Amino acid sequence: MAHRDDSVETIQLEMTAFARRARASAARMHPELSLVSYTLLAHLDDQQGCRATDLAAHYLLDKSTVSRQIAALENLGFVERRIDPDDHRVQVLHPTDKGAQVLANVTASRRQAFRERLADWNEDDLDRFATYLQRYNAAQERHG
Amino acid sequence: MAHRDDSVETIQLEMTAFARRARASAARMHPELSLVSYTLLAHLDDQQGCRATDLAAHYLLDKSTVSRQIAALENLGFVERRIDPDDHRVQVLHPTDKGAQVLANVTASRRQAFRERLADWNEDDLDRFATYLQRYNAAQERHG
DNA sequence: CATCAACGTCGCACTACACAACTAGATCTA
DNA sequence: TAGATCTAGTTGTGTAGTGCGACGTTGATG
Repeated sequence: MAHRDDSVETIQLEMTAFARRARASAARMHPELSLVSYTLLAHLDDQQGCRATDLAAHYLLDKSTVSRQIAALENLGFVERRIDPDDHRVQVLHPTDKGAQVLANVTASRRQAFRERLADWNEDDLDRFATYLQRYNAAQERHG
Repeated sequence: MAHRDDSVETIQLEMTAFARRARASAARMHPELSLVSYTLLAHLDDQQGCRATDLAAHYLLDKSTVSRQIAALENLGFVERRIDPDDHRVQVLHPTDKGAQVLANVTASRRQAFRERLADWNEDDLDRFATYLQRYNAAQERHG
């Protein structure tokens, strides 16, 4: 069991080390779109629009937090709200053309940075690493 | 190249997904010791004491941030400062017995949560995952 | 119709963080 | 050795992200 615990310990430490830096790094790379904003905007783009409540549920954020993030994105002209005709309480959120454009730029430059960071990894290792991360995060969603 | 880019994309998304949740999760699990405090205290424990400047350099934090975190840990009685007799500017930071005790508790419960999350992983996968994370974070440190 | 639930916003408080100005101690140089 | 310079750490200030609770609006249910 000793070895297993060592691995678990390392994963814990390295994941938290990553977490500590990700936000700062994202902010440095893209002052115009924070990590959270980027993630929410990407989700809207991916889902072809969704509700604030859905975003909150998906990312385990308080609805007030999402509300403010969306308000900021709207002020920047990156997101637009469309009142749902069937339920006037809900707003369906969509990226604007401008928002989609900025998102594409940020995504490209993020991907480039990651590509450089992972340049000396071979295909198989990359693939396995990606799979492990997905598996890990799926487990986290299940266990909280 | 398509497959390689897919993996890179997945790693990017999953790592940021993790980053988004880690802090909140840590705060929920251990109100008495934030993710940052925990990390700094763990480092002190691991290193048998070190300077604030070392912590800042190691974790890419501003010295003011570390200064305040350490001040908070000292207020809680988890850390003590020992003026370096050779250089009166520097304070060597050490966990107190109480701090070491709390750290041990938090570490144990964090490890337990991780262990549950990773319960259905076999030894080899755990080991490889841990290695990938270390390699990835080392690369991040080099490339910013 | 009355009540309850859901959606979103706002006020408030708190934490984490960076930058810059500052104090105090150490080191280098002329 | 006096003054400039460098280093360690603190403090003031400002910003961003977040949760909680209260609220107004709207839909659903008895």
